[in-house]
Amino acid sequence: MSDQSSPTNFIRQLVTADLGAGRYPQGITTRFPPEPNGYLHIGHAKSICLNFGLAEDFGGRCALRFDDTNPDRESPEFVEAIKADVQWLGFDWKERLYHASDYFEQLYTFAVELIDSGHAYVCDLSADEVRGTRGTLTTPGVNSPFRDRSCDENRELFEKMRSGEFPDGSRVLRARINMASPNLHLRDPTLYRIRYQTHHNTGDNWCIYPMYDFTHPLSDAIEGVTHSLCTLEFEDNRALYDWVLEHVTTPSRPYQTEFSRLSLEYTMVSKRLLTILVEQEVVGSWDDPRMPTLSGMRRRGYPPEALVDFCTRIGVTRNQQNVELSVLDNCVREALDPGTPRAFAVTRPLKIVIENYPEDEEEELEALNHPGDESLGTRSLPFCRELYIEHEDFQEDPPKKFFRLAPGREVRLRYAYLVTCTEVIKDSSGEIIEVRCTYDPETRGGNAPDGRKVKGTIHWVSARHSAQAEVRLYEPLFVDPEPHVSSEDDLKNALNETSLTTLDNVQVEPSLAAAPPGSIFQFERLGYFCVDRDSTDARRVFNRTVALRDSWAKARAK
RNA sequence: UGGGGGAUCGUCUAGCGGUAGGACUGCGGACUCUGACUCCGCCAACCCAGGUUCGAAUCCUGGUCCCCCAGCCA
Repeated sequence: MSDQSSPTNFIRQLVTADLGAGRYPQGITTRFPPEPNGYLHIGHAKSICLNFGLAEDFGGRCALRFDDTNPDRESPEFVEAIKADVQWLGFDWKERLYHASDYFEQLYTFAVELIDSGHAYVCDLSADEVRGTRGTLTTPGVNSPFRDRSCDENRELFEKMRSGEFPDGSRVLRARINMASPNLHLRDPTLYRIRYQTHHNTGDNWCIYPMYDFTHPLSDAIEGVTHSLCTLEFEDNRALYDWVLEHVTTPSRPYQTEFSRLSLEYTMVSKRLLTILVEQEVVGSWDDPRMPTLSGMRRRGYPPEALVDFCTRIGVTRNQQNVELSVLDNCVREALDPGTPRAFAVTRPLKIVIENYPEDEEEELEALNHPGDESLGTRSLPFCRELYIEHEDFQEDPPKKFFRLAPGREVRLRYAYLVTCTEVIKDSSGEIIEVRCTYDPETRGGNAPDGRKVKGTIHWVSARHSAQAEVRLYEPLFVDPEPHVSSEDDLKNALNETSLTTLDNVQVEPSLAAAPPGSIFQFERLGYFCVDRDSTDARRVFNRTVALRDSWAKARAK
């Protein structure tokens, strides 16, 4: 019934119906309208995929528009980061790169139109007074004493607001709607405020700035947006969106449709909280691989296709959407598995010595870069008498169904030889520090000529040739699947103290020593790892993008 | 106790008066030189109560629970 390649949702159905009814002979237009006051996160990815995806699939257009009407918190740094993130996800706004601030002059004219038709007035009430007269959820507000100023007076006052004759915050332009409306957004909402603040795009040209509810519908109309998609918390704003468009002469008539915002288990995307994480140095930066930002995910090694796939899978509805982390993990693994080269890395090294392998001998063994895809070729792995294996792959007293190395057991060193454990060496405290083995020279490459089978295959590196590296393992930033953080005090309790684990004695195969930042590998039997920009020539740093599924770990936990 | 929304397997989602399907998770198995990948199987849902209808997740009525709104933020 549902076809994964062509997902449907209520917005696609709406667009299909609109197009079918011939409402948009020129095709549809959508837009992704971020405010450049922070970095994009996984929630934005959903909106980006929806808006750009719709335009792509229905032969329409999608713009990137910065909703930059609040100079207090916006900056060019964010503008650039947002552009980079959208491109990284794989979307192209072509020539449609817009700023709401480019419309300031036009918006001013629209405001004057509202004043002239008696639908807007200049109000001298202070912010506190406006709040005090707005009423409550259950009681109506009261009219401003300035509500009935003449059009001429309003017009003159508004011009003076613009020309800088009034101090910061002293007056606002308000829509004249209904102070008794049950919808709070319709109780004479503020349209313009006075703010002496340099704007990242318009500089000091303006000291009055339009509010979102005024700017957004008009920007949409100016750009010919047909479907203005936003999240559910703007549902009540729609009445105002429509009111503005109905009371101003606009070049087109867009319609707003809301969908639910994404909430992902163990993550939090509130800009305020993310900013605190960065400022208090809970994380290293906005692109810390633990951050739910697109830049964090990029640095972590998530391929953009995985995020697009994720957005497709979670769908678009008006339900409260609380998505499990496993869905994202699965998308990342699925995107990475087909083309990612394999390599060997030993994260917690245990030395093994092959007693019957000559001290001075070394050889090269051939390994597949991808067992499922010959086109990725092969590489050679140096082999000698001393190797490292994963500490976890040896147990002196193994439990049932442990297939790896143990005293007297034979296992396969992948792509190398079958080895049998002969002796365990411990230090004075009883810690296992070395394992002795013998190898079967007849099993070069990993197969026994006599056909005997071994149940376990483990990875390894040559102790003489391996390079030391650092590995960073990541877990969610929060302990609770639905983190509730309202104060900075909450934050301390909510944080997962083991969100970052650094392993600094990781031994990697030689081919990894010069891997460029950003490149990604599957460390066999461990997971996908991405070379971090913190790498130096002497030492690579690998971020664990996502672990492999581990059914042994699961079984063992029971 | 105003207004606006939403309730389908554990989670996400399909359904649009005619056998409740898919994905992720979980469980079991096959395969395996990655305990990976892949493949197969299993568990698992219509918020409640009435009503309309031959037939209701879908339509109607009444409840219940959850979310959003009182910025000169977006």
